[in-house]
Amino acid sequence: MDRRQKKTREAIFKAFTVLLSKKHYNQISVQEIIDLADIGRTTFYSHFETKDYLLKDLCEELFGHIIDTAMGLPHGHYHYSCGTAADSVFLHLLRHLQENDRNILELLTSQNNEIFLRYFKSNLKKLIVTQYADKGLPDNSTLPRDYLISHISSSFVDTVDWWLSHNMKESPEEITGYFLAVTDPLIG
Amino acid sequence: MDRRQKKTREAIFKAFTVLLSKKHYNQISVQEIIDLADIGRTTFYSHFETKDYLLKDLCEELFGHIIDTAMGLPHGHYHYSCGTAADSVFLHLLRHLQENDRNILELLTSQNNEIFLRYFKSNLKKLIVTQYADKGLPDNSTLPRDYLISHISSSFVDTVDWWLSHNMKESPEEITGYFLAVTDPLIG
DNA sequence: TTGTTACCAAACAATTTGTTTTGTTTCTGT
DNA sequence: ACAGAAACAAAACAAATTGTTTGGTAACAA
Repeated sequence: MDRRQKKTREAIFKAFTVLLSKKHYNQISVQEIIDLADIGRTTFYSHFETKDYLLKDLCEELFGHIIDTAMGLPHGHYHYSCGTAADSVFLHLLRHLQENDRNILELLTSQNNEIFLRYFKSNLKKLIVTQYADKGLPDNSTLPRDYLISHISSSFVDTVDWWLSHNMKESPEEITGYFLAVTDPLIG
Repeated sequence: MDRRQKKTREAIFKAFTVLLSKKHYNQISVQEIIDLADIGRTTFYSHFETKDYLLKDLCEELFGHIIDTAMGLPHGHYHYSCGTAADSVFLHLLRHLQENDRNILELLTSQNNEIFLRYFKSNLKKLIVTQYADKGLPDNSTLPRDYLISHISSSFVDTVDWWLSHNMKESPEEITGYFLAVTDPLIG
């Protein structure tokens, strides 16, 4: 990719991230992003059709990376019953979050956290589906498969949200323990 | 309250609801609401400071009522282990939703459902806290109390979301069964 | 009936949005 | 190094939105 394109794209993402950590998405105008990124008006619109698409692209960069690396992990070792929490993909995700790649923590704890947690959940579902794909589906005769997957995803995202709202006082291992405590009985 | 005030307030809520069922909140302008409600510009702003406050008031009307009636219910009978799902406050909430009071279903299934589910969850937390208050807190030595409450709330909201996304094919009783199946083991 | 309150229409300045136009700078391939 | 292509910028643009003000009308309540 052209060095210039990359530079402006990064400048826009950076400015947008700074603004998102300070005020609500709805209150951010394209003009502000342009001013903070210090680029021409025309340039912005040649990169992103609307503010919504900018958000979408940012989220894909943020979560795409996290989920992709987790996808590469060995599957089927995320049960208490299969050993310890140390094997969990979920533990891996929490550690990744803790590294604060691309200031993702500032976004997840801002007043815009709903937006990002939502994206997080939708990407997480795909990850969980592939994890289950190898292992076979969770054998719970009374509950629909997609209901279970949705439940596990939203439980994990809620766990992350709770953790962040407590300033990540606990270790990723502890949090993984909490999460498995509420979900493992279902799929063991 | 003045008959005129009530009328315009209702007209604004009605217009807003119609718009919310068709397009995204961010894409709705105050002007559109004014036009559809067929009121004067000044009138709108004398009722609601901003679009955000309008949303807030609408949500309070929608969920305040639902939660309040649930608050009045007898507590502590929502375990499988304490009997059947028939006693559950959660079953009551689902039945209430099914009645589609104030077209709440159209809002919960629109592209704005995140917004309303979020409000739903925050109100639900209060309800669950009071439910537990009588019964004593869920006795789970390893998990923090507020983590459990958050988990139960988000699980229920996620259950509702899943139900709605399946066009409410299942009965409220079945759905309550699903929900208790994933949460009851934790608090029994 | 009289005073108060809610409403409405019209106009307003300020801001935002997305596009166009006209150049300038930077990259790329030969 | 040179020429064409691509990215960028500055300025101007119409159109729409926002929130407020002004002046006047209709409905309510005592």
